[in-house]
Amino acid sequence: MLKPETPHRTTYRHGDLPHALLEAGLALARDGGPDAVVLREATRRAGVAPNAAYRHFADRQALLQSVCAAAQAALADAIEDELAALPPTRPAAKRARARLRAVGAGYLRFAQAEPGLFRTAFSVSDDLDSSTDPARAGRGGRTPFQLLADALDELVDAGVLLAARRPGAEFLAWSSVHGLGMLLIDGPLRALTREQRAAITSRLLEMVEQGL
Amino acid sequence: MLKPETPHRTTYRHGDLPHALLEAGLALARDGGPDAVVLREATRRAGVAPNAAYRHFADRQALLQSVCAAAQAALADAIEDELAALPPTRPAAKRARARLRAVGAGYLRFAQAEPGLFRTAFSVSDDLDSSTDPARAGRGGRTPFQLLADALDELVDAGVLLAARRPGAEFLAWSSVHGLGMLLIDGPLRALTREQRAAITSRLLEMVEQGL
DNA sequence: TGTTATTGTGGACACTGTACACAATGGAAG
DNA sequence: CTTCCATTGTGTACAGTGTCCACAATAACA
Repeated sequence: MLKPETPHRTTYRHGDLPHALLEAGLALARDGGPDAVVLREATRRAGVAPNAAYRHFADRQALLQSVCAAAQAALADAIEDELAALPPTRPAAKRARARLRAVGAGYLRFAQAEPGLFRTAFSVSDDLDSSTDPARAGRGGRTPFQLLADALDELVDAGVLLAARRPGAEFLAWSSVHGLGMLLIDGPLRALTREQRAAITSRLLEMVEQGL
Repeated sequence: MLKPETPHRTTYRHGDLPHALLEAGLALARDGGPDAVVLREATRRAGVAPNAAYRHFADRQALLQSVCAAAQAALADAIEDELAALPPTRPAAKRARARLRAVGAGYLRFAQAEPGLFRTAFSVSDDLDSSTDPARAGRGGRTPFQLLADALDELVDAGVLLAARRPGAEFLAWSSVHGLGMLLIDGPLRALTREQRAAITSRLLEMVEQGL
């Protein structure tokens, strides 16, 4: 019995092939990054002929784009988790600062916990519109970029950040945190111990907070 | 005449195939990024059979690694150019600050002028050792990372940066600048005008300087 | 001059993305 | 309930890729 083993279906129709392909693509991205998102392997895992994918995705790039959006949603979830775990804090200023830090910390935690998904999330060139695409939003309905923007708005409301310095601030913060993520997962900082990572993460977030 | 046109050689030996392959790989990376560095196309451009490459590179990954090193060297050159263009400045503190800015500015200028090479330069996962690999050094014999480290050392010498804050500072600075580079070349900031880019670059470098 | 290590060639295989024609099916129209 | 058709999955095919193997041409050395 060298036939396709378990994932054999009895009906001609698959039922929910788009979803199955997306899920398979996500699994491939999880260990292997964007390059590992391969059409034929995804269809194989879905128990379907290679060309079946073309009924639901224009081409490999289209599948990758969906996987990318799902990865961004997962990142948003990670950030929301970090925010939710925050203890209630009294002075609004302190609270706003803690929330900004949490966004950065959640971002970096996700990068290290799911490097494959993380790299996939930023593998397709996107423009300003796509950073607010609902497909990239997490449970709370906000994309990673929007969560960051929210945190910065709170900083302004709390009087910590000058309103004049608010425009564009998300790009400064994002740059720093994203850059560190890259260094940590496949740059020269890969070999650091957990403590060293935590230390440098903390310093970077401090730098951002101070330098905004 | 549908034969291979011009790049036909008369001798059996090529002469300097490793170099020719590297050069072809660099051209491919320049427009197309790391994924465009394709063995067969490189050999085609060198006017040689596909398998000839295996006499000089273990596999595609090995060629890509060489291309990556060359791209880092080009980045180092760009940074050195920026440093060389700096007017002589009197107070050592001011001078050191200007030089750190120049490192960041050269980095970002290169990212935008040669996005393909830039992405290729950071496409292979590297560890701490490889960031000082002489193959990645520019004309002055220093890698991009070393040029950054030098600038930070000058800041300490000039009394601008506390020696206690020096260790690890290159990672903070690099994170921010590299992250912005990614945003500018295939992130949401791609569509910005030249002025907007300059403005955000300036703000980011300011943030780094202040927050180190 | 003859031997040998180096370098390039030719053919082959397994994989990929993708196009085209075809088959099975489920749901709507009669 | 039957008929028809748009939707969805299949089969075959082609070009392109990385890589392996056996072989051929050559340069350098004995």
